[in-house]
Amino acid sequence: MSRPKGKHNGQDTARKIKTVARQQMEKYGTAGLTLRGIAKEMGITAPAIYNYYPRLEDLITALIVDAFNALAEAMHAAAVETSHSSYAARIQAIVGAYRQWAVENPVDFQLIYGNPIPGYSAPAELTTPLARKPFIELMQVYVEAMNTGALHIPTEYQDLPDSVAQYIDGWGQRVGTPIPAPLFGQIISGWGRIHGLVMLELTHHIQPVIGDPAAFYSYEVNAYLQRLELLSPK
Amino acid sequence: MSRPKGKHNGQDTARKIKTVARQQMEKYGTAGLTLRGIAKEMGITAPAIYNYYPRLEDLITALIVDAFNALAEAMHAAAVETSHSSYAARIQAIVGAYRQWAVENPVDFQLIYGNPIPGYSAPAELTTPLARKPFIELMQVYVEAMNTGALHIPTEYQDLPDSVAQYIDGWGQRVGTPIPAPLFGQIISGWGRIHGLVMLELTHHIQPVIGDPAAFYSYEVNAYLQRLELLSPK
DNA sequence: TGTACATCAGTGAACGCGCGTTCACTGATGTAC
DNA sequence: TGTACATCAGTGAACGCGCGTTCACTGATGTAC
Repeated sequence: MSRPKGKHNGQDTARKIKTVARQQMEKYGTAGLTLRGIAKEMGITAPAIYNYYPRLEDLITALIVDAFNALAEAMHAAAVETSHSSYAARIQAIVGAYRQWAVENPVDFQLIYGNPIPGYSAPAELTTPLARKPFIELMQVYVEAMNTGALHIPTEYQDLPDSVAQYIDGWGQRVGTPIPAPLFGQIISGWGRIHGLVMLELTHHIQPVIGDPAAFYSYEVNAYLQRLELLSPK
Repeated sequence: MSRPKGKHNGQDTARKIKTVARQQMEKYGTAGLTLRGIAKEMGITAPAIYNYYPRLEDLITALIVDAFNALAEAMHAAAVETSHSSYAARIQAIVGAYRQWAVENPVDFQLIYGNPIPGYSAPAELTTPLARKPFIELMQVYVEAMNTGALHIPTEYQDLPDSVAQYIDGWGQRVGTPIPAPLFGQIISGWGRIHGLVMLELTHHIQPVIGDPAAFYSYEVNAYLQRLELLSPK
């Protein structure tokens, strides 16, 4: 807690570098990130950055870790805010936060889910747990909804392939309670749906087709929740 | 038809350049494409490429146009092959081709649906019609299935938002027959679902979660078709 | 209060590299007579 | 059949540029006595 007083605080600068790096990526794309560009924007020289990140790679890794945590945090906040609401409201809030965060931080979302940066690949042992994090809480809501009898799995999702089913146990352990196979299939379907819409929105492919991605996203989520009988048709 | 005989054929070289460019992108990512890299791989010098593509940008544009056409062609071929099959089989074949082509040509798929290449943006008036192309045929199948009474729109997709509904007319014209609003919503939902699963597969995010992306894809498509009553539960 | 020393963020020059692009050219091939 | 000319894909040198990274350094700040 005792940090050097008047003296410059290194943590601030490290954070500033990351902030400017994100701005640079917004301008020039994730692959357009350069140390010299960041330095110029900050009014310092490029070698100064080496005091904080020994290699460009380390900076990118830090940005990716931040992105994963920020997405998880956004979804967690939505879960907390609605923890006393209906299952439908909780799921709407959490998956709504997924899109909202992506739209507000498109570069960070691309850092997680987009094209890899040439010559760089994030260490998998670092990213895999981070990638799982935001979904554990969501799965808990589903399982709870099913156990209380509020959620009904529709017939069309009954027959999860065996090759997929063997991955359920690991998730059951992480979530803290077993997950029935059809529910697992239904949850991954939900992930695919929201992810597809978000990606099509971020790459500007869906706007010319439907015009209003936000409205369609709500419509899709509502349809999904209706099918699980967590939401009634209007 | 009368091309110079013994003389070198420029079209072959132009095609070879694109082929090598694709290989380079596979190796180094879409952003890692360089004229010098292509030239080196081909055993020629970089300036020679200028005889075929006056700028690097033109080469990339050519690659993108090729990618759009190849995806459309793959989906069209699937449609033709199954044109006398059931509606379910036809839709399975077309959306199956979407994933199949993406998995076999990940770089080209990223060129269409992925992160933009830094400093380059494809001319929209060129890409928009190309982007629509593969879906027109698919929509025709849906509309036909609905008009014959084979397809039933589930209740949860009834209320398409107004802001989205106004985009339907344009599609109705392209497809050649009016599209009911709930069917339109259902179709876009289907696009989002398959696109999400494909993107998660290409970026290696879904393998650690479900293990077998191909099996899950079929499961999801079947669930979708069952819900439309185009396929019965086993 | 004053002096000597340690710390360390940031500087500026330099490195080697690969990039897109230009330019005058070469040399093999095809064409006209 | 032989010669002169036109065509044009490809060459090799050169350009200016921005990149990541290294290195010895400076100079402000904090610390010890």
